[in-house]
Amino acid sequence: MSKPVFGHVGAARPGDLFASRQELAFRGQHRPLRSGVCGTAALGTESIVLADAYEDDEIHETYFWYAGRGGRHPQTGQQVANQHLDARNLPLARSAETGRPVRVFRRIAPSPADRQFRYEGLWQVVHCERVVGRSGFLVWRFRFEPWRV
DNA sequence: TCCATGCGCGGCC
DNA sequence: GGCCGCGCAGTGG
Repeated sequence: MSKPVFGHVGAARPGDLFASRQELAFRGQHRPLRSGVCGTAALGTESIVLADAYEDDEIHETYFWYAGRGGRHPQTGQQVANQHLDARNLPLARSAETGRPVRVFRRIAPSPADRQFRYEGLWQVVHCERVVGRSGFLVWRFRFEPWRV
């Protein structure tokens, strides 16, 4: 892949649906097949996926908290260790500094056993903090608000 | 239940 | 800069 894209990719707009992570990757919307964050420590985050996978996420209408990576049990997904502001969480922290728009996709379930990914449009990271999470471990979380030009 | 696959990063030349 | 190897991962067949 060549240069990163901050903002809409192609004609995709909020509300657009994608069938799978593979399709998101193929369309260049969110390239990693499994990782929830696409970005670099230097430039910040291009896109993220909300998938109800992290217990310390907090979703609201006009803002949401996106939990950092790491410290999870591979099977259960529960936090079993502290998170650190290491290379894998730096892209999100960097976005808080740059204010660049982040593409947000959310995993939804139209019907049981079915799953899709909906484009939630452009958001920006306005704040990051380290808190004690549900399971009692230190986790990082990043506050997203709608992107304003 | 198993395991592929893409990516960022660091080491090396 | 370019190449390579490593470890990780908000999947999914």
